[in-house]
Amino acid sequence: MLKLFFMTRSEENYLKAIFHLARKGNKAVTTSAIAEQMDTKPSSVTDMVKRLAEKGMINYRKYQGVSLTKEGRKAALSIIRKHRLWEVFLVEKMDFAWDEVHEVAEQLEHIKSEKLIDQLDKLLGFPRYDPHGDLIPSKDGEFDETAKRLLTEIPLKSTGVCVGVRDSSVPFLKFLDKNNIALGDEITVLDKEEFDGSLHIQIGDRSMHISDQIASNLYVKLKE
Amino acid sequence: MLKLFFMTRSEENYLKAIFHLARKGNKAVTTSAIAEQMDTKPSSVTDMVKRLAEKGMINYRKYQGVSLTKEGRKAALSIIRKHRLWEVFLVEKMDFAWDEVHEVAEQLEHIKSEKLIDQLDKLLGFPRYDPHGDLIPSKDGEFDETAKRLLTEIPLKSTGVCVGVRDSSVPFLKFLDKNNIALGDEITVLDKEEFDGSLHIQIGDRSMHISDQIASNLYVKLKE
DNA sequence: ACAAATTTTTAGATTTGTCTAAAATATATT
DNA sequence: AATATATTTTAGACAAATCTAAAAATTTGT
Ligand SMILES: [Mn+2]
Ligand SMILES: [Mn+2]
Ligand SMILES: [Mn+2]
Ligand SMILES: [Mn+2]
Repeated sequence: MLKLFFMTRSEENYLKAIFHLARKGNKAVTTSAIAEQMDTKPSSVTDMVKRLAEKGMINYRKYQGVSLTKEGRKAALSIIRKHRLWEVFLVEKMDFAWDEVHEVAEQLEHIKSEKLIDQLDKLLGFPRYDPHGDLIPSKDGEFDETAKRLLTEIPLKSTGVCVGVRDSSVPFLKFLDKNNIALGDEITVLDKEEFDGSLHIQIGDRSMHISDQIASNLYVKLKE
Repeated sequence: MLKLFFMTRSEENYLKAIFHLARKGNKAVTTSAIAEQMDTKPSSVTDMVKRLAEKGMINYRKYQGVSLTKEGRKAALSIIRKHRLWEVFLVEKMDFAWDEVHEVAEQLEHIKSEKLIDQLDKLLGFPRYDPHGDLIPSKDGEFDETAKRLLTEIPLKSTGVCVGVRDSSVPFLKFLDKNNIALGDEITVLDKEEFDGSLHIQIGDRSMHISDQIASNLYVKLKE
């Protein structure tokens, strides 16, 4: 039997923080790590993790740190989905710059209305990535960050391993060979030209400039 | 010297309630009236009005009820402006019905971002009325509900006194005469046809059906 | 004008979310 | 293995926002 608890804004923020901390490093998330992430005191964290454990959102054993339960993960992904959809909205519809959206999205992510989020998703054309290139969890909690994606879709400064091509025509493959771009190569996106979407990339020890046409036909998997 | 206090969500809701209560009946707003409006206890109201008085948002004297100060009125209008702009957004951009928007707007009105509201206003084309026909306060706190407005712009079921015409051409005025519509007449909007925007109205003791063309050229002042 | 009824305020308790200081436990060092 | 250090938990306090019950002030009715 599944109980539906109301989650407070604070509880939602803790779940999100725990999710992000658990993503890097597969061990249990420590009290102090949460405290640092939330800019609060370890004693406050202890209080909160007890409440979250009570509600079945996390597994908690004294001195042993915490991990998300199924429901906890689902709740965290739901908040992250809302946060990132709102970020897309702010950039695409409200003329916000990508460095202005986070603070407002931190507020908007707590608005409770399933219909609003569904409509937002639709209005934005069901985007898969937020303005920073981060994957938007799907409505049913799907979240495969390891999936391959186009080089045009990864965040600035991030690095991906080349794992495939979308266009496998002879001219495109010949271009890749001629420019020494091969599967397995590590590519870092250094900068993006607003004007034409072309990318400055670092590939191995050399840097180069490639058109949006090229970048949008290369699949990469994000590193780390 | 003007101090800028942070207003909590609860304080904002109280200010809004006090504003709405003060609008009808020009006496001081009583503790029990606020308690009823906010669905809370009079003792809670007393606690809160002390805080709001402390912050300079209301005038409060024991047993004498409260009234908004300049800053209090400004703060209340700012919340109402946000509420109504979000309601327009939900109906115009998110396919919400006009009876579905209030609950979500109650949440969205507390989002803090001046830029977001400015952009929202722009995206919506600087609307003057919300989906229920209620006036949207302007950014600088202008809010003249007694201003004349077009018959097409007032809420369903509301009554206005006919105070002028937008089109003063001979054919239009002749039409009004022929149909016994005159300045000073009271008109109640009974229903609106979604299809062509035509209105079913009550005028004096008779009811009639007028086209959007007619209605959008008649100015009324809302009664009460 | 005075008693009765109503409204408002106070006093004290509760919940959420936070804090500081001290105690308990776990980890690192010799 | 014992000790020192770091982490975590507990205990107790506090502010915000609410409640109930009782006291105080106002308003109403005769
Ligand atoms: Mn963000
Ligand atoms: Mn983001
Ligand atoms: Mn509303
Ligand atoms: Mn409205």
